[in-house]
Amino acid sequence: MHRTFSITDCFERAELFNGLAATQCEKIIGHGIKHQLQPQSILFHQGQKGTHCYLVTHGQLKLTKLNKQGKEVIIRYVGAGELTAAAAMLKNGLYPVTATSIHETEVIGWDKPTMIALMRQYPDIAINLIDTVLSRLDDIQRRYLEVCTEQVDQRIARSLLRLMRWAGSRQQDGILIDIPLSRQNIADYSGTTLYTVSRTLSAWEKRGWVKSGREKIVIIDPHALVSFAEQP
Amino acid sequence: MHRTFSITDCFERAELFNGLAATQCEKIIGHGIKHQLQPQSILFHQGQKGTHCYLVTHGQLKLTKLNKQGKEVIIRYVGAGELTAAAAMLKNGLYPVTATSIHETEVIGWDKPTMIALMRQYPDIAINLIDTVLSRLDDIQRRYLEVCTEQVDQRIARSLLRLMRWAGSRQQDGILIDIPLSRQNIADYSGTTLYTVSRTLSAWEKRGWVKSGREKIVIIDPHALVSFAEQP
DNA sequence: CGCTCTATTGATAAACCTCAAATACAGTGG
DNA sequence: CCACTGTATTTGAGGTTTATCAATAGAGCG
Repeated sequence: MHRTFSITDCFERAELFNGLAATQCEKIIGHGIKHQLQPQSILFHQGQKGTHCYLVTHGQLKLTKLNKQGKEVIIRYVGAGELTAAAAMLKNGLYPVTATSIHETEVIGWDKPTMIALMRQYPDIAINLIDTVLSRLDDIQRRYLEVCTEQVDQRIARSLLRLMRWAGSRQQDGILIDIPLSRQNIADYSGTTLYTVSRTLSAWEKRGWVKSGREKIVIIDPHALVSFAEQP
Repeated sequence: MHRTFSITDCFERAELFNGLAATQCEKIIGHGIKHQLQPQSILFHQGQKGTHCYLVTHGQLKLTKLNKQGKEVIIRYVGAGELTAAAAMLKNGLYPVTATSIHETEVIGWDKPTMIALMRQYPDIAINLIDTVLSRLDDIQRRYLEVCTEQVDQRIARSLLRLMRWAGSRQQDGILIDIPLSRQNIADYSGTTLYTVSRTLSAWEKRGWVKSGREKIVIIDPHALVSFAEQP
């Protein structure tokens, strides 16, 4: 049921390893440090010194950002094969977000000196790293546009579609978003409140677009959501 | 009155040239192509193939992003010494934004092959480029948090403070934001409407925090704006 | 079965947008 | 210098969206 990610998958699919051979990946992994995280534990905190970057090998992380008043948004979810904290590590700065594991999660961490040495030895790593950061930039710019210009229900639709593409798993009745996802989570990811999410999902359930339970969403009619998100 | 930026300033202040000697900068500039832009002209369009990156040497650019319904946000302003479109160029993708000049503006453009060759010759360029992209990511993530969690007037305060830090020029009566800046611009930069901006500025003017005219803002009490932006 | 956490729903209020109309301003040409 | 024109801005009224609060229902777990 949980999405896992074997080491051999890693070689094939991890964004950090594009263009590298399996033996090279093994060596690179050998220079990192494995961490096992219990569900709901924190890998790093917003504001801490960002010395490491991490590759998720099993499970998922949730990246959240808090403002001074204590309100939270979800910047991104990070799944197996994806890298996080590359920016903070490269910049020698503070982590701009907090990373929390959703279920049991395994990550490999490298500190900056190690990463720099690896980049010298395997220049593809540097390229992949830049590529990763650029994708993050593109994603958040799109979402910035959305949150500035679109209504709440359209943003919720987009959030669900994004999460579906990222963690969707085919079921007999539709596509399950295969992580525990509360109304509050969806709200934090869409820039709204859990009440509005709840009302919106109820309405969509009546129309047969989604089916939802406790921390669980199944998307029945993705096409309807797409055209709803893009309506004028 | 207009902020200009001589070639020698370039060597000292441009983010692309950190760590490089003046002679090296000259050579690098020699490999680029100068463009002169009339006010309000477009350097590149959202959706075009992103083959070049640009360093602004005089004037300013406004980067805007449009959604399918035609609503616009301002992603960023780019001033003399700053680089833009690095991400699109590196990624071989499409420009995610449109760049429009505010006044007469001069930029130097490099295409990807040239930039790659320069990075090989001067690795500092690669480092500076990454640094630039990371700064953009950090900035937009902060603003994403703000637009999700804060009220309109707080966001307007933050926008003005950001623009003040970026283009502020000391005057006898306060700090002028030294670009033509309409209520609509502020709205597009804050994720609201020109009407709300107008009302908010009127209120602040009564309190003596700002003084505003046609496309012109002078910030009289920055401290008041800061504490207003950060109130709970 | 009781406890806790999540979700639903209604009522209400606040924030903000939209539309319309009036006013102010800068530049232009007489 | 002044009238004219095209924007930019202001302001009011009204409406919509969305947040907030409160109370209830449901799900999972020991």
